[in-house]
Amino acid sequence: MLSVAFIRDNKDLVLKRLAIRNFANAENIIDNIIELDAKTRATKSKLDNANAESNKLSKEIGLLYKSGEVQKANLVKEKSSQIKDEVSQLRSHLLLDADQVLKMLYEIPNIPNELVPPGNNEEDNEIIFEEGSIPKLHKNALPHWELAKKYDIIDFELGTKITGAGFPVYKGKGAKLQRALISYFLDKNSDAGYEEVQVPHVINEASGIGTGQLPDKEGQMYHIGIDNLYLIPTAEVPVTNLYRDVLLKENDFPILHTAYTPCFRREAGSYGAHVRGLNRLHQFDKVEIVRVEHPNNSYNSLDEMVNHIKTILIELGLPYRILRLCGGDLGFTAALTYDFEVFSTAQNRWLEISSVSNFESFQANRLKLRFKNKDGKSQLAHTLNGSSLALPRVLAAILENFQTENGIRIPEALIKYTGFDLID
RNA sequence: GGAGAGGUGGCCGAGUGGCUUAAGGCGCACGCUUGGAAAGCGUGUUUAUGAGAAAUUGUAACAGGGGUUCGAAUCCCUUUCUCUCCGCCA
Repeated sequence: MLSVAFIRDNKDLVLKRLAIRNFANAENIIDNIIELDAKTRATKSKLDNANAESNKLSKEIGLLYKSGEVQKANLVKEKSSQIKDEVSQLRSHLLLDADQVLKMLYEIPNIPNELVPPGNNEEDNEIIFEEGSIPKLHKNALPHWELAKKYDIIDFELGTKITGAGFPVYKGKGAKLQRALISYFLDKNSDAGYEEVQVPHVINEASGIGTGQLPDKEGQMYHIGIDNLYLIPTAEVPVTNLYRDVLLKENDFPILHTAYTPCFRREAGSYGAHVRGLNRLHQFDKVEIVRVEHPNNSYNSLDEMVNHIKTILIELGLPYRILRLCGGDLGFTAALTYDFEVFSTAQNRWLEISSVSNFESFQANRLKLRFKNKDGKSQLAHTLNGSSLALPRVLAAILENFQTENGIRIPEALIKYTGFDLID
């Protein structure tokens, strides 16, 4: 979330940038926040004074008792009781108002970076880069859900029996290819300096709030009611939350992590060809990269992450393009996001396989993730993350783009991980 | 799941109602000392937030939340985590 002090000092900028997101009602909420915050601080000041007075009297009472002046002590006690009423009243007002401010802050999305183009939806995203050649397929080429059936490597119906739609079962070479991709991605990320971590796949409420999934967006996560825990929608949540309530030193930067986890998303809604097969699932695998950075370096890091993902896609031989998300398509917590899409030849469409974002201090503010700067003051760090990469659509693209009449070839870079070079 | 014991600063650890934001030690930083280092000595060493140009200073925080009291690290309730024993178990 944005900090109140920032909103207070940069109101015009905040409004201008939020307009790029088409964020409705911004001015109203911002004004309310500023007003209520001023009130809150005035109350706090009164409360502080009352507490100071009460502390003083309490000390007096202690001394009076010690010197045996009980009657005098009782007089002071009465006075102190009155202040106590005032304190408890001020306190409850303060808590109520502060809570209200926080609630309003939760409603405000991150302000977009100045590179973010205006726009309403995905059609307004800017294509900024494109690379790789689109293969010519034989005339009996199939979409991946047909290929999955033909070679018996992914069983969607079986998953439906076990759990429900959107929970596929990978079989044989399909399962091995998944495992190979996970290892391959993790190795590439490690080689680039990202430290591998294994994290819980279930998170508590505080973690969900830290990275912005909670409050308000709980409907997108699976909730384990009996323990009040959530299945992770992405490794971003547990990995970034490793740094919740942490005060770093400047020389701790940069912090780079990579993690493989399954991801669980309820994603209720859409049906049809666009969500067929592997295109949209309730459970899928993903290897994530996460960085915690000094604010001066975070955009540099974002570029590094983008370049890193490029090298993976080139090595896999998948044609891809990079989009800069427009204001209307930008996620709630992000300041700038680049999406990677690979071209699925058999479906004749682009599939999103990675999303790389700088959150600036938006998550850090919720996480209380700070560092001591050169002046010895604590300052919010910047967080970033990206998929490197999401498996199902990479798998779909490989199946579709590498199909031949004799079977599906395995990209060169993966063969040492799969142990086979053809699915037939 | 059952029974018991616990959670104090970067770390160890004292503290069972008032001069305790917290003894003592370790660690760390700076200074003195030294040819240099160690030891020794001295000074300093939490965070958040308000006021102030600053020195400084008010308030809050002893796992989290609530309560008793003029006053809580200390007493009560509750949540949570850790440890020990028992049970179950890959």
